[in-house]
Amino acid sequence: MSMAKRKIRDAAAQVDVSDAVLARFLGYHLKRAQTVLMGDMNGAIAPLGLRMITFSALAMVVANAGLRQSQLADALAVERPNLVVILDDLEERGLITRDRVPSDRRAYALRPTPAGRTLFDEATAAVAAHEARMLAGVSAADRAAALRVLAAIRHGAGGA
Amino acid sequence: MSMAKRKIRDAAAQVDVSDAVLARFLGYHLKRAQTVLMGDMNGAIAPLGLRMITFSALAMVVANAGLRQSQLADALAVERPNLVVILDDLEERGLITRDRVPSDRRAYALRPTPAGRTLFDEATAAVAAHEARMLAGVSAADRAAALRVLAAIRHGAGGA
DNA sequence: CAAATAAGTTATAAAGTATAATCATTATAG
DNA sequence: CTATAATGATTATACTTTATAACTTATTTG
Repeated sequence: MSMAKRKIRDAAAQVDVSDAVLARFLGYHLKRAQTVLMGDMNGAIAPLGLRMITFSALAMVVANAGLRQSQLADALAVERPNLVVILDDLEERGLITRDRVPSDRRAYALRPTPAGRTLFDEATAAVAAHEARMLAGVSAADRAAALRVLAAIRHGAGGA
Repeated sequence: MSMAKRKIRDAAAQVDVSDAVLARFLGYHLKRAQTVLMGDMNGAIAPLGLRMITFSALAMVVANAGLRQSQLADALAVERPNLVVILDDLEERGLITRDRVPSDRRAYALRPTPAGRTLFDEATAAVAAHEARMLAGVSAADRAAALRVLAAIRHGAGGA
């Protein structure tokens, strides 16, 4: 069987596939982009021993020193029990401390260590560089518009 | 203890929390928006017995009748083994059929049933209505810009 | 024709996310 | 003031999603 004939037969046997039926939905693009970005970003900070969720937690502790676990869980939309293991990791690696709050001895105040601040700086640079690479071909105006749209989705779910 | 005093003490005990440190990253907004949209969307089509992934699979079969499982898995970026159970569900409910391909008897050609097409129409309307609600306050220009950004992320990951 | 490859499946594991129950402590109602 | 309710953190656990390995059957290739 000739190469030409084989190609024709293969073409007949396999339908051309398009995701146009889904591409009309922003939610579809959102999910696909999120998967790609998250995977790629995790790769970018893996050398620092971080994942996106651990980086987020560390960043929030650096920027909001003294906050409590429940506040952090709320801010990141992570269930409290799941945050515990994330903070265990950061604490064991000497990046943050859990300090008992004198005025409420149930609570822990989370604070970064010097090592935590240093790693945060490195990771922030890595994440920023990675995003810059991913958005290289995108105009600042489009980037700003995308931010507005994402914020609207995040805050307006089920609204009106 | 007076109300005023209590508030002062509480304010001292609990730090104000802001996620500004993360808000500079588009990836953060992307993840938050995706979580919200996905959850809300799943709620919108749950009455039809669908989730986003099963709706996506059904839609692709309707729009690309005759495609094979491996093509569908590639198109949706789902691992082949995971697609099997999704299609099992759709097939058992009489929404699609798996037809042996005569020219390649390893493969199945996926086709929608009339019931599948009907459910697809209903679900598409529900999803479209839901997205319209979520994006009510967003201009068409912003929506288009967001689409461009998401497409760039999806296709340009790690690129140059 | 034998060996390598591909389609689909099964089984399983790893990761992410959610729920219930518990302990210690603080706040509130009577 | 004390009994009760509520909160912060934790443990244990379950559920969902996603990924990997191995297998069967069929096709392709050397």
